[in-house]
Amino acid sequence: MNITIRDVAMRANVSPATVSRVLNQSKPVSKAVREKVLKVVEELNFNPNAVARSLAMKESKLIGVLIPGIDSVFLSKFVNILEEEFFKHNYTTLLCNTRCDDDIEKDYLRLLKDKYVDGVVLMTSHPKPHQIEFFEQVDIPAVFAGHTDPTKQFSSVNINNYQAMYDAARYLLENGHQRIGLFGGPFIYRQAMERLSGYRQALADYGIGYDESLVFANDYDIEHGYENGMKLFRREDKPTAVCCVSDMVAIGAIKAAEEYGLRVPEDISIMGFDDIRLAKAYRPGITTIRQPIKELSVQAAEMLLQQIRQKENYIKETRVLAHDIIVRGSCMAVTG
Amino acid sequence: MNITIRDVAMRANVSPATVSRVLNQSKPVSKAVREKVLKVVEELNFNPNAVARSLAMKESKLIGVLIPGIDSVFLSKFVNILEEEFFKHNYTTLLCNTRCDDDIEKDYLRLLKDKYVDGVVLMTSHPKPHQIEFFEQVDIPAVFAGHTDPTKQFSSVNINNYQAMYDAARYLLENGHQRIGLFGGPFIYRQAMERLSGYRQALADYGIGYDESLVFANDYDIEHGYENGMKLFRREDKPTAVCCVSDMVAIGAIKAAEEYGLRVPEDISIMGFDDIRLAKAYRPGITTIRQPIKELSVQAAEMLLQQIRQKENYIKETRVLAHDIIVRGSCMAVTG
DNA sequence: GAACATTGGGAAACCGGTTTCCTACATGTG
DNA sequence: CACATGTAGGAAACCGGTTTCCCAATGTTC
Repeated sequence: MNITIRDVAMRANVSPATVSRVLNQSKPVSKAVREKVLKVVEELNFNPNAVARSLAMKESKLIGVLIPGIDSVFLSKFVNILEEEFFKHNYTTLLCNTRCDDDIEKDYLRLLKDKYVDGVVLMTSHPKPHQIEFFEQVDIPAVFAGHTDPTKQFSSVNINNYQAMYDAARYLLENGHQRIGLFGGPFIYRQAMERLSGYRQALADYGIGYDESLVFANDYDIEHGYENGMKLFRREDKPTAVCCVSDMVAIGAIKAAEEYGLRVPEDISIMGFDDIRLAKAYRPGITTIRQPIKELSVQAAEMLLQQIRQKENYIKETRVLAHDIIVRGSCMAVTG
Repeated sequence: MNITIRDVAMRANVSPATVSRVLNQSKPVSKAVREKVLKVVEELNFNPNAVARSLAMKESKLIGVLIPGIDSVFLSKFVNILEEEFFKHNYTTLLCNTRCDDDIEKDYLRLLKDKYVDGVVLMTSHPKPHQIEFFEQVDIPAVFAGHTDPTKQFSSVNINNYQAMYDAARYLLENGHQRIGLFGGPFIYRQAMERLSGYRQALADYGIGYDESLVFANDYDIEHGYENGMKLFRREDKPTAVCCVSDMVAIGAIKAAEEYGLRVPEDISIMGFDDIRLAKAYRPGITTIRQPIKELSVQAAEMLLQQIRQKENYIKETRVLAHDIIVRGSCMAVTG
């Protein structure tokens, strides 16, 4: 039914081995034979079966991307670029949403191994025991993106989350804010934890005590920003500013503030994180910490591809890219 | 290096065939033997090699998802749910961003075939010649989502785009608007074309002539909404309302309106499409046409899985789901 | 107790590529 | 001219599963 390499070989009066060698240039073949083979390949419109090839070569041209969920403005943008980079190099992207569930993540890792994936990009928190164990025994190239591995067992690209949130808080402090909340991510994520540390250190450096009641830890989406805001902004002792773990959280928080009749930024300053496209379009524009998202994903792809090519000769790297503070309209100095 | 079915067979003193039969329950095996095999499988932590299995069975447990790009709030949500449904049924999702490029799409289709994917979900416009040709010769289950196939050669799930945009326009007309713009999608998409028709028909039904200068055709993202708005809203003869092809376009349009000092909805009504989460959180809340996104994706997955199970016995279906109009604050009646 | 059906399980072929190993021939060298 | 060296290309093994085909052992029926 389907055309195989043997069909081509037969028709060209050569052996399958020769056809394979012509197509992969894995061994020199005389010009005459090569041309004959290529002609037949053309005539029959032969495409080698990728599965058979995978089996023989123990590689699949498949790359697994593990993320909590593609349903996030930041991550979908990230994966979009990853996919493009991989496609350019003839790799196809397997989308693996872990839903922050370690069991699903384990299932996916095993499955990826069984499918001979050539590499994995992980955006699912920091190296966890099961990840380390897995990669110890299977030797599949892996890169962490958006999460730094302090043990240096894995390559990673990331910004300095500690410093980034430190800078966010400092910006507010320098603008006279004394009471600053944090709508952080779940602290089981190292990333969220690092940002929390940055926030705390900034407060400490400006001589302000840490008030746990101003700190929330939950998901990076708009709903949680809203919920947190609804809880915090009705309080008497509400802060004059809030650092958010994502722009979407910031937007949710703004929405909540407005429901209580608070004006942003006059009555409360709201700071975002990521600098998604919407941060610019929103009113007020969201003052935010920009992550170099395109750079992050391009470099993650590049590191992984290099690791695939070089295998055991590859030297693991930890890359840290620069973040920026983008000043827009959602924050202002405390007056009076 | 890796454990194979032959290792298991050896250790359990049976043939590989028996191990296969135990694991797949493809033929009865005595209780004693089965238990022995399972014990060894357990001991050696044996996982059958998915690639070898694919080769033998001509199936891969892989499903290709073709979309213009994952970098869209609507599509990423859609794919998120798809992936979840497929994962539940042991299928893994291959992400194929076509970037609206037919050549990339063709490449991906060929690649999917070579990888023995078990099915394909297409969100890339209506059946095009190359798609029809492809599926005629390869016989891979396929479902179109968000795009209806009028030729009925493919299964599809969709809303009635014509009616949806008709309803959007009618809502504005009933609220007294006489001059209504359209920020539509590229009309090479059947979907965008259908929406344009609905818009035109509504105008016609209310006795209003079609003014091409009020109609824009470009991408579904925030930037294009903004650009269109910047062009249109500075004109003397600007409309009192605009129908947008997505909520993001609406948000971009609102931004543009505000830059010209126009208040939404007092000076101009802006209508969205999709009802993404942000539509609710935005201020003003976006009045929009809700697509039942979860239903769409769940049903797309369901139809595809059924088609995979039933193969030639499967009867193609065209499902049309209901849309809704969600009234929020971005539109109001014309006064005076 | 003979004839037959049923069932468990092994050997080997198969899926469709790649690669090793080997042979036959052409070329270079003393 | 004899011999070493290099090279093109074929046969067959291999990747790791599944499945067909077959045989032996057991159960059933008259």
